[in-house]
Amino acid sequence: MITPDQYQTVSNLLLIWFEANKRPLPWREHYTPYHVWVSEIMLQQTQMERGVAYFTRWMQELPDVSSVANAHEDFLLKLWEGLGYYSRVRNLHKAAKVIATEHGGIFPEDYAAIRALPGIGDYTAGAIASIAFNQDVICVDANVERVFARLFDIDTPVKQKHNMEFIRKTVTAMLPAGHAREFNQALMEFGALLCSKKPKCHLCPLNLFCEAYHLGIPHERPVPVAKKEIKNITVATGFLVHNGKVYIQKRPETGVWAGFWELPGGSVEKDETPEEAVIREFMEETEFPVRIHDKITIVKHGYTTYRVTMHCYFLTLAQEHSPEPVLHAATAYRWVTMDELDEVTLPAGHRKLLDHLQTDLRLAPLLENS
DNA sequence: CAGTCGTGGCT
DNA sequence: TAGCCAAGACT
Repeated sequence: MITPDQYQTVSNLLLIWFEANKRPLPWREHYTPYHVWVSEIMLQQTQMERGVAYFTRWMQELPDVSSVANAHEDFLLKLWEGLGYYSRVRNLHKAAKVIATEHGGIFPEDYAAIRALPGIGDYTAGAIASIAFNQDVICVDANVERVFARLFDIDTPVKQKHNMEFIRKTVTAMLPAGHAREFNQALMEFGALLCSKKPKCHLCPLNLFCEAYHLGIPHERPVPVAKKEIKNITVATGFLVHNGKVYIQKRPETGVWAGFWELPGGSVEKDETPEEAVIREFMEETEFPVRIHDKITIVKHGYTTYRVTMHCYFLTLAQEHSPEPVLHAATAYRWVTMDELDEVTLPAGHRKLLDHLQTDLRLAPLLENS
């Protein structure tokens, strides 16, 4: 068990380890507040490698806060496409506008002002204040929680209130004044690289201080919480082609994939075939009478707590029918060319279908007559 | 405060 | 294959 008189030793070991082992990351070059902010938002619930790829592309298009504030949301969404949790990018946009209008375009340095920005909670506010501005504040993420669950052998779920209070209190006591930038990153990087899901205790500079290591149960910490049930669902969607163009519609501004363009479709109900479902869904959502021209493929993908099997069809209008839909599940619609389809933002499952279609030779004849 | 909000990779 | 993530915020 680490005692308060050992805190300084432990934090020194962490700082030394970090200096020798930190990964070279784009936002670690200059610690520009804007870079730190975008990186922290992108890395929420996201793996490092993907985050870096999106970060690099983002910065090529949007080099500073004002370019974000002035950008159209559709453009930001397109840069975020495939990364998930899209409220993050909407909040990034809102926050950039707040910085432009209320902070003169300069990223605020005051903790309360940072914390007040849309999309920034306790963790991210602490991360920006410490990493960008080197202020003596803590930031506790899942990595830090895991490290402390092991160091102090916390035998109840770490998220419990008393555990979080203990961790925050202890991190605060360990934080070496004037070195929060390095210390907070050291703690998180240590959790990510060494004290990871499968801990590398034989390489760990803190193993002699670690209660779970002494007990031989580091892999049993943190105590797992009950996981949400993953539901398998079957859906059907269709690629409705008319006069060489494809029908898409815009999702509502709330809920999953808010404001995204998509192909109509929905769940395959009990006692219903996917073919029946796609026809029914088009009728319910657009009042288009469609007929199935051909089956394209089956796409498997997942989101939040669902595993989706998506049956995909080529569709045409069932009879001579106006290409004007009656919208029941969308806020707008478009008939687009394949090139235009590449430019709109689609949910990853539909994007997967589009990628499949690029190689589908049956597509060309359908798109010819216009 | 428990539910919602994505995704591709890893084992 | 199917589960399980990976630097949370918001309601």
